[in-house]
Amino acid sequence: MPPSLTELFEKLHVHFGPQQWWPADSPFEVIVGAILTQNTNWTNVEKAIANLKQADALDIESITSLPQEKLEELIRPSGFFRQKAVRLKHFTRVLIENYDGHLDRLFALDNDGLRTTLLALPGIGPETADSILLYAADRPSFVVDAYTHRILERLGIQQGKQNYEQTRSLFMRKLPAETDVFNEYHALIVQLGKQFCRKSKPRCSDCPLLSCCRFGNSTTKD
DNA sequence: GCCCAGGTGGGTA
DNA sequence: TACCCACATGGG
Repeated sequence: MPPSLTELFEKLHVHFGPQQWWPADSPFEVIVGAILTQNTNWTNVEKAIANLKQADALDIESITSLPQEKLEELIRPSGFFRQKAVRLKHFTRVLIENYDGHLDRLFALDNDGLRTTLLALPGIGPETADSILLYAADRPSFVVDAYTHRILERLGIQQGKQNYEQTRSLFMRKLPAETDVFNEYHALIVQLGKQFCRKSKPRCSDCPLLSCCRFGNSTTKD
């Protein structure tokens, strides 16, 4: 029997402890990080964020006024730097043109309105939108990522491929709609994924879910 | 050298 | 709707 989503949360929480996400100094930094981390290792994103901070450019006005090439240079370590520079600039331009340059005015929208607005922006897909909702705007919107799909399938909680909205709605239905729970849960899934649920070469021998993970039970242990 | 990482969007059948 | 591909750097 696969664990319930509540049991899974408890196991992860006991094993890894509080995660205290998102690692950022401001809601705007969360948004920048959410865009830069698309299909990219977080350590690469940290280099890009450090570059932006060192250039005193981690704010709405700077990203808007910075020449495209200069912004690309600063965020280069995060990969896909050309399209990410376009995405960052588009976001800040919309913020200035439609919300007077104030995140608070964007965040004045209700949950559905904010999600719809974010999803309409180029380069903001469901995971990035939900990350912004949850970790920048403090809304109870569950974030699904590649680790979430992989872990649910390996645990037998889901069979076959589910799309983003199906998986998100599973968590939204089964869990209390509390920001703190969603916040910790996604962070714990990433922690588990990084350590024990890589796409290949799984290191399952020390996995805290070994007893309930089909993959762990049927795979060589390093 | 090869694989992969806290995705997204455009094209094709 | 369901795949396939481009986008790019840096670590293991």
